[in-house]
Amino acid sequence: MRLDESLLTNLPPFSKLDKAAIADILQHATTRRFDAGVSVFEEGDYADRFYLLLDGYIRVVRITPHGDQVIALHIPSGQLFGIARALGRDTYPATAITASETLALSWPAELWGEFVAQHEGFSTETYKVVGQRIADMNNRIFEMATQHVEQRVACAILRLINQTGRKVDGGIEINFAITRQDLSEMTGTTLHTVSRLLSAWEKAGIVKSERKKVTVCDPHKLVVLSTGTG
DNA sequence: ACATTAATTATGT
DNA sequence: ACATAATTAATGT
Repeated sequence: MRLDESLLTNLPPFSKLDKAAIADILQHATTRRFDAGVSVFEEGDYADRFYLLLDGYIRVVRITPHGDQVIALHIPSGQLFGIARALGRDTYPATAITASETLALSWPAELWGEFVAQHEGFSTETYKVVGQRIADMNNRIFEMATQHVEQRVACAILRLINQTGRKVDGGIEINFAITRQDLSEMTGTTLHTVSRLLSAWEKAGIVKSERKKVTVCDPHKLVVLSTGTG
């Protein structure tokens, strides 16, 4: 599959590189398309490749010994993922599931060292992305320990519309199919509680919730809920 | 303040 | 028609 290098020049990891460097990087890349809801790699797999998400969304997931899923975070397009090498690992620390139809580039893990050594933008972007995700997960740990369910769900939805939101008439909608179950797995609650919360918020005019779809009409009120007002 | 259980209804292929 | 998703009420910790 042939790829236009102009597709990459505006993406953060490549924005500081010249055409020759990009062409070189592209030569070693593999392009792959994934359907929604399939796994790109699984926790514990040998990390033989690293990825750049061109289009779509990736859901980073871990499975408990009882078989329950916990959604750690979502990755928007333009970001690197599966970068176990950057964390000093040779296996993936979590499972990556596509949250929508997805297009991704990937390279053999052996090239990781070369990339970060030779391309300034590549390494700084890596630090940035890794830092963001640590902060993200850090916040989640704090929320889990201190906030109530309603506040956690509000936070989760706010994060989703910030990172993966799309403006539509009447609000901002989450740009991929998301179920009550998904939201419960992100917030450590049940789909029933999420359903009740969304119903209540819909009556209050804060959100509009349909099947596999959530639109935020009044972000400000959600922020108020997320910080706790009772 | 939440989970669990269970019954019921809606929605997409 | 069938499976999956969502709602709702009742009951439990």
